[in-house]
Amino acid sequence: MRQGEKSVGMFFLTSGRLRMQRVTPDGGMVTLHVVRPGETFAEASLFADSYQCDIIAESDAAVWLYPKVDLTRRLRENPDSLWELTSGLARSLHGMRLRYELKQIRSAPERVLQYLRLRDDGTGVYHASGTLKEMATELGLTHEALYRALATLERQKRIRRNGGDLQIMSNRRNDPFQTPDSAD
Amino acid sequence: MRQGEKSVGMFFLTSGRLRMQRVTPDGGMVTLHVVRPGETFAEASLFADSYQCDIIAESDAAVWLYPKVDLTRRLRENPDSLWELTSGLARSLHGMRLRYELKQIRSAPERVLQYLRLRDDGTGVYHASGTLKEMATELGLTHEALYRALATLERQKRIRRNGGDLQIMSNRRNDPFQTPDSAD
DNA sequence: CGTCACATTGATGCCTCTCAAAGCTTGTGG
DNA sequence: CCACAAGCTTTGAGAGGCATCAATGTGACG
Repeated sequence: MRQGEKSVGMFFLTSGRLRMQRVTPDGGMVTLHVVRPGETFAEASLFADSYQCDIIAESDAAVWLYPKVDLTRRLRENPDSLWELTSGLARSLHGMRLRYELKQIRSAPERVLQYLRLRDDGTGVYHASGTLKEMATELGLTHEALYRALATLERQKRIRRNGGDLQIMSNRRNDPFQTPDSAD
Repeated sequence: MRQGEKSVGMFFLTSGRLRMQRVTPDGGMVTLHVVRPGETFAEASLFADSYQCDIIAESDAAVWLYPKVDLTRRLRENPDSLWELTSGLARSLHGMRLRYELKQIRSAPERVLQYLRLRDDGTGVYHASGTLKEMATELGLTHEALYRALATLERQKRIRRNGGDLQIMSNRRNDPFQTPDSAD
């Protein structure tokens, strides 16, 4: 899909990887977003007439297309479906903010720990879905850095490892009544 | 606002800075998002009954509140307003993705250059709104790093500086004339 | 049993952060 | 108009940490 083309609709990526990029006025190339499986993209095409970026498949990829006219009509006619789209966007936005904030953390061990905390469902155990290498790219680290970070955290007894499972060691002292404090 | 409280609605920050954070099951603290002026936040409150995070004001701050019940009713009754909300979310999501991708760039000079390219309206000139220090925080760099990056880029003749203005030097082949509108 | 991908650890270098100091700009008050 | 203060800008020196390159270990699968 090319910059300036008429927008045909919204997409959902089922497999592969896409790169959304833009050619800037000075001739440079800017990557706007890397799409990963399970993501919808080009939502803005519903509100604009043309795409403002190129989309390149970095590997064989499969997508669902929601044709603009159909989707628009459906959304207009059926408020519930629009409500659902909105809720999905809000969720995506929230997820994006989480990832952004995670990336603000420079220290690899800290970043990994926060990542695990975000996924903590209360059990404190995180079963790595997929390989650690994938987790590394998700975290924006090289796999070596991730391995070292995990080793460091384990050495500091802040996590425990068991095969593919990662368990956060509670840093809550024996006082179950802990007041969150704001100071920074 | 505290974790688990009943959600009262969506907000818009007019001034100040807020930090959204969550206490994780193990007692740790995770920053989910830092809200800056001009941003809406807690959009998810429209779809959930309670907040899943604390919101702390890091300075005196002023917000608009869109009460949940009012807003929900209005959105239900008036599809156009819902459509507008949706479009705003899509825009926010896009902006977030841009910032995320920018942060993927480790090299300070490269990141600065991409930042300028993103704001290039065709003229190639970017007038720094506010101070360079602000631009630095927006870029996720220390101000020293930004100054050095700018100096480096200027030394490499990739940008030109003129007071508060920054101009991207075209990296298209040797155009003696800078044609803002270059067609290939 | 060989191959391939993941996992792990070591050594090195570069780059950004940090701390520090000096120049520069702006506004305020005497 | 000048003096002073406060904040932005710029450059320097040093340190720490992640990326990179490299080598070895480990597990799955044919």
